[in-house]
Amino acid sequence: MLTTERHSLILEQLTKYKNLTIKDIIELTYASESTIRRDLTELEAQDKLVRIHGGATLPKRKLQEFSIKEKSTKNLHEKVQIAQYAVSLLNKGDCIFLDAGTTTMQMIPFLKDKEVVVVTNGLTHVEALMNYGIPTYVTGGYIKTKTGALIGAQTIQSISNYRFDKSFLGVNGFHKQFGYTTPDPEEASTKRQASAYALETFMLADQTKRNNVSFAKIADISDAALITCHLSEEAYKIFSDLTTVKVANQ
Amino acid sequence: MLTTERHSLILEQLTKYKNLTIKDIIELTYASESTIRRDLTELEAQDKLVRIHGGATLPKRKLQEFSIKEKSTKNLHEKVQIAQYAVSLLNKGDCIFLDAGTTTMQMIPFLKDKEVVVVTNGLTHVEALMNYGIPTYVTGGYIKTKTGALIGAQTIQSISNYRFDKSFLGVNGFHKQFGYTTPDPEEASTKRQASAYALETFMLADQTKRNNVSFAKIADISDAALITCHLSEEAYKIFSDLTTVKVANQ
DNA sequence: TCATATTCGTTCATTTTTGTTCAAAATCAT
DNA sequence: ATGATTTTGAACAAAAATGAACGAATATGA
Repeated sequence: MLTTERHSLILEQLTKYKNLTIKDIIELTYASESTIRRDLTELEAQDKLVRIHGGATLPKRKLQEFSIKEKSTKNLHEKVQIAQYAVSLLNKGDCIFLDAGTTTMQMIPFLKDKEVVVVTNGLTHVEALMNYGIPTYVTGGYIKTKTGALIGAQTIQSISNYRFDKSFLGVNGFHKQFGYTTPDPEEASTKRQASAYALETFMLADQTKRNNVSFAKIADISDAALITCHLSEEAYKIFSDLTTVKVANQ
Repeated sequence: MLTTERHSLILEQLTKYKNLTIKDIIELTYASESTIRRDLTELEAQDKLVRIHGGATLPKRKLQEFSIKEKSTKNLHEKVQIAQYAVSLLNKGDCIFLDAGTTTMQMIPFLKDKEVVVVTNGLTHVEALMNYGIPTYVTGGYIKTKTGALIGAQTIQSISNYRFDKSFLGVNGFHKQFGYTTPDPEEASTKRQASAYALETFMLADQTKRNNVSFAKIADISDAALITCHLSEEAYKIFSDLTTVKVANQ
């Protein structure tokens, strides 16, 4: 069977059943597991499907993308720990900036008793904040449909209208030399601005982000405090030389 | 069974029965208790459900509640007519402001083919606009929890960063002498600003709003075009002396 | 209030899935 | 046919998901 035949067969069955296991596909094509894996990798690169643990599924189009947050909540437990620790740093009456993203999202349930005022650029956060009855301001801006984050010049301008006691930002990587980074330059600018208008900035990152370097730089390590999890003693030494490092639940 | 399959199965059943016990889910999925617990934890982190002792239930979604309320709203048919008529006034490529509120909400389904860019201060509108794939900007501001509308100084400032071809505003009353009015002065200011930054302004109001006078004045009748429904000939004469009046579907 | 029964979160071992490497087979160009 | 390139399948270590066990927390009913 030709490679392209396999590919179209996979996609055909996928549109029919919405998701397939690797085993399904093996039975379907009589190819080996390795080959199927390669197929899936390739088809995913072409945006024709999305790989999931155990198989593949159809990519989410416009619909639902936003309301159903498809971000698989990986390292959830760590994120919750980090979030909880971050909240413990708050004082009554603080005005804070809450960045869009899954880690900062986990802070919201703990905010209830803190009597803070929140400014956020995450549309996904808005609903949760409302449900907890937390006074909330939204930055303006263009909606990035993939993540429900507000970005662009308007967002940056909006932020400049506030002053924050503390900013809590999510990052995609932190690295001794290359600093805090994130894939989207637009988001990086937004984060930078939120940091500039805050007395203190906290970068939230689980351990998988260590030594990651993404495309767009947000700031140097020394420009913000780092809140993370499970840092080796060696790594702790490296980063705490440069900035305040808080390790949530050791 | 794939993890995502289980997840969507759980959510599907949950929307059907409003709440489920862990046992229900085990019978449904043939997975172990541990696995189900993990699923629930993850789905809760994504705000898709709320865990309760013994199972899970649907989260209370304020924004969604608003949307549902809007659907069961009064004079829906009139509002749809008015909205549809309003959309018919649009040209390809127009940049428009869409005010928060039930009547303007009805415009969204018809916008799909118009290739417009939308700026809105209604959080309830955002999800709908995204679902229809319409490029959307959100104004900044404070969230009025009752209605999901953005208001306040930041909203007004946000609006000044745009220029609209057309603004579509909802009003609570229109009156020959007292003009267009709405109960909340903050919202009135927002509407006034949206009108000021638009080449043309359209006030959308069903017939029950005629001769209503609310607390806060938005503008004089002559300051904006009026789109309404079922106007008596006498009333039509009165208002069309002052401004452009469009009667949707007579 | 207390005792009992569920349910919950956590930990750990097991199973499954994944990415990578490497050699064999197939395909291609000359 | 020969050598070069690509595709394939197998092996294996790393990562992720799963299920069972168990003490802690919570609900239930007397």
